[in-house]
Amino acid sequence: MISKTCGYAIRGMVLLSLEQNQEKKIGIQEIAEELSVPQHFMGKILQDLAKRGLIGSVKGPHGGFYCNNRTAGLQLIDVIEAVDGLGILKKCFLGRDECSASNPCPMHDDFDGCRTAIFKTFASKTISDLVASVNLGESVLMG
Amino acid sequence: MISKTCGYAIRGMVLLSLEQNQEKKIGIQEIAEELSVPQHFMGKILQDLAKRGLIGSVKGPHGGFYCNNRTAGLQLIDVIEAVDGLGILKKCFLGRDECSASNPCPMHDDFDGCRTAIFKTFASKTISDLVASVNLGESVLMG
DNA sequence: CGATATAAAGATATAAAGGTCTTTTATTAT
DNA sequence: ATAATAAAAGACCTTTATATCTTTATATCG
Repeated sequence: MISKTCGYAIRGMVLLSLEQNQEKKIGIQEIAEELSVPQHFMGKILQDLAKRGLIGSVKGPHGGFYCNNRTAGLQLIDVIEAVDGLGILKKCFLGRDECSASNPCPMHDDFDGCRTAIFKTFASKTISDLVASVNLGESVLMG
Repeated sequence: MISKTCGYAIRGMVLLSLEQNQEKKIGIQEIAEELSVPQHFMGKILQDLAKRGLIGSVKGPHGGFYCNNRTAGLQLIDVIEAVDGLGILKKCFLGRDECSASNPCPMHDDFDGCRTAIFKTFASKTISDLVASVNLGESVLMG
């Protein structure tokens, strides 16, 4: 559905938002331990998110990653677009190169229902929605 | 969403059903050309489907692949299960190892809506439904 | 039987995803 | 300045998906 990379990215951003109070920054080592994900791999992912401006980062002592003013308000679809691209919502279900309403595969129309459900779900949820769920104890990030 | 392999499998089965009249069998070369897919890769896929009994095959002169009595009635979810497994419907959206109603990730409940839409779509469509669509000229398999 | 056609099987190749390790660069504190 | 710290960058490694090529087994036909 979405790549492992993208799942890590979302979980990382939620963790940053959770622990965020004012100017607190979190190092990649702590993040990786909290989420039980591979440290260096996670590092690359967060570095990429920082380069794209979805989170912030500073080097050096007391540095780390942090939420910037965009982070909490991001829709999941924004994160997915940044990490995986929007292929899930565009590629032909049967893998044909060119599939469109004027040249459809036999699943084209029916699969649109799934696409819509997926898009709605990913567009209606923001990072801060996930943070709220974790804060209420309704769900967890690690494990 | 589904693997390329699985898309090839479905398109191959629909093609077999389309060209099927009585005892006609189709060779892998013809199938690969019709669908513009890699011949030897497609061969392995169809061999696997044959081994699992979703289609039939015979070796030797005038041999090839053909629909057996199960093929036309198969739901897409059956083919997906055989080729990719049911991971799409079961794996945690955020990639956690263990995710369940009693230990959910923050997307667990919301993503269920997508899962349901996907399952309904794949369970309500059979190979013969796709064949009918192509036969009516509503859609195409190759390209 | 022997030749031939075709799926089946196996070995190998290539690309992408996922993951690890090392070196460099920027920042902070002393 | 210098040392320490942590992200950034880059060079690998591993696994899985995708794809190709070769050989083997089996069925058909003359």
